[in-house]
Amino acid sequence: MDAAPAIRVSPAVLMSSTLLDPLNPEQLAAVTLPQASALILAGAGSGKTRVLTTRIAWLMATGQATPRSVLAVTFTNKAAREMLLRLSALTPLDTRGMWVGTFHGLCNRMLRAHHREAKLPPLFQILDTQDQLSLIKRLYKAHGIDDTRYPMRQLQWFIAAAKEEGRRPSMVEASDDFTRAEVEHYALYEAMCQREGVVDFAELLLRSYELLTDSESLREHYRQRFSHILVDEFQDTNTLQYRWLRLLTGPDTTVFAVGDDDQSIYAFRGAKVANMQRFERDFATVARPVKLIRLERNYRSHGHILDAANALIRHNQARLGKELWTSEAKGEPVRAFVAATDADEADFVIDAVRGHAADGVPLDEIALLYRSNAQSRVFEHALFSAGIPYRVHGGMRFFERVEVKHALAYLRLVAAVDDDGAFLRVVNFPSRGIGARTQEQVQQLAQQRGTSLWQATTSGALTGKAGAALATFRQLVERLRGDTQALPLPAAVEHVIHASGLVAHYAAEKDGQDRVDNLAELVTAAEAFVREAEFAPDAASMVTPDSLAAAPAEAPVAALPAFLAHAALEAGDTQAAPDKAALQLMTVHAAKGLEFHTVFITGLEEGLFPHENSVSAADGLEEERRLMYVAITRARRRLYLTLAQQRMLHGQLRYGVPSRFVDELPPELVQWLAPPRAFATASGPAAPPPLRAGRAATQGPSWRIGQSVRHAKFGVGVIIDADGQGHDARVQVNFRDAGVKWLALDYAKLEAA
DNA sequence: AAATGTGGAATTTTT
DNA sequence: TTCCACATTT
Repeated sequence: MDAAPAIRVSPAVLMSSTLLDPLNPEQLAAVTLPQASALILAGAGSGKTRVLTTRIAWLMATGQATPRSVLAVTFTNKAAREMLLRLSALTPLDTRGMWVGTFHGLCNRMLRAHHREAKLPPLFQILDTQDQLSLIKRLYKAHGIDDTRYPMRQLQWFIAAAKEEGRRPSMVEASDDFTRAEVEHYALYEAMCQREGVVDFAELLLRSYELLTDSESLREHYRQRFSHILVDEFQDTNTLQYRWLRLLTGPDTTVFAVGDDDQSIYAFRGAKVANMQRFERDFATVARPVKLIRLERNYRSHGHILDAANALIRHNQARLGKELWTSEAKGEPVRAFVAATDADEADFVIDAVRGHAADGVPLDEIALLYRSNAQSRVFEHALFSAGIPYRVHGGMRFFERVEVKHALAYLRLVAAVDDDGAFLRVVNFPSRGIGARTQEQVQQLAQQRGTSLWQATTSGALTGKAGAALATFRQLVERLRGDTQALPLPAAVEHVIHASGLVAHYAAEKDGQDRVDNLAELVTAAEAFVREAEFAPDAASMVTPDSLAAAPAEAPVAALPAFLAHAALEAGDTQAAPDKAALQLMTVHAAKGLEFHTVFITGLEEGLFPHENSVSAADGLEEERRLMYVAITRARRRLYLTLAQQRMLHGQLRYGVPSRFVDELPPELVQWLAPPRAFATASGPAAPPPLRAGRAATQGPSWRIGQSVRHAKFGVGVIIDADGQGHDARVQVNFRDAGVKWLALDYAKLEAA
């Protein structure tokens, strides 16, 4: 216990030590805070990872903590790896024994160690979102649930939302029939997961939370052990994660939470910024109030970029308050461009990228950001034609690919034959004559007898051709199991992808080479996993935290389940690292945490960014504005804002209004490369054709699609569609603030704007 | 069991 | 438009 730690190194020595030297006064204050919980408001580019890691190193250097007593939690595996990496450079101490990981990873670890108390089988499997959906699909089939009345995705969302609020089915309040039905489905889902010994992502957290709630001894054990808890990206914690942290916090625990309320962009996934406000209250003790430190000095961007970011975010009401500053030069102005069409927007960006690349900015230091994935298409098309290498982030990740999923399913069966999800995935892949009919018979049999699908096939109740085919499959799995028993993990994976017939299957397919490559890559991933496990058994190991001696690499039986958990918890990167520098394309969400020399924020039109679905949602607009804030603060030196007057959206031509976020920037910071709001000009190259003669021409001015108009109540907007003739003539207007409305020209007093 | 057709939906997504 | 899931063919 570290209740009254002895400080072994004098502050004077520390001040001059290399550990604290690179810190500014606020960072230093944060790193060297005395025993008390603290909330560090760390702005974008303010060195929060440095503070977090140096804090841990300092705690250990001063004897206030040992590796064993530190728990550091992040949201992404990447962040956890980064922290561990930087930590090993800062401290001579062995970082093993330290718990550093994602919420999910740490909960998984805790549940593996105490699976009995958590009422889970020792080899419980983790379902990713895909697996979860296919389980729900089976659930619907088994119980005859109508998926048109109760869309599966909606149930998936419902379950995750309930669990993230810490609610089991019995705890969900249902005031209407629909919700009552969903709760019922939730209960059935839970029973099914429990029967099959699988847990979804949210379940990892909830189980771990309940474990700590129910077992006083375990709670006390972990409270005593972890005297220092550090949390990264605190603004992204959800209700359950917050409560989990509170449970782990005993009277002698100090929590060091680092976050930025202005960068909270995951409320739609259950993240609660309010946790930051609550923190001050909930984590204070009588003796030690929560310390609050702001890190506002930015080391990333030039002045104009920060000025733009500050000005934008000031439009938000719900803030803890913070203003970034830098000692760097003001730099270039923010450049803005209005393109006629989405294709023109792409051309503009490509021209600029070419120019900057020629000036020596590396391509991978240039990012093209957009609000939604669909927007990448136009850019990809243009970049392809222009021959500029690019990389799109997002989309299918390594462990999510079908071929990898299939291989993992075989491995899951090798680890535990009763895994129904894995069974169904590969029982007939590659096809071996076990069709839908046979599979249904097996499922029926399993349901009747209350067994797993695998058990059902061993009953011998299925005879004839179907029975024989099933027997072949069983033998295959049993053989895989026997063959791999004594093999090290990578060799076992190698064996399974071949002996299962997967490699042969894809090799015979005409476009299967990529898939064969990915299967080979899975072997590489297993090798990397084993290496990592040897290097830092703590990070990957699934054995009990206090008996780490058994290195998974040397024990294949233990390595496989660990690898499977790893595959579920770490979905892997989108693509292998490109061998040459490439322009970076991604959503703004995906850009969080990254930085680039030059950033293009594209599609800055009302309805796109801010997204139309967000404008009506409670606090939706503020979240969109934070998203824009995140986008702006990605840029170090150069920032472009672009938009298109018209673009194809859902196969239809849409006319956009410039995003309010552009207007919210101080005009003096923005240099327009084309006239701002050129939307009203009748002669521009993008001016759409006038409406058909006689349509609305008799009613005062002649209206055109694409024309800017003003309405007494709704404000300014752009005509995006028209309909009817004479006194029935109506126009559809996309108002900047009021959204899309149909207006009868006879009644609505529109004027050109 | 693959190939082709059809209807509906179409933010963001660290785990 | 384009992607997807599902249903119908071949």
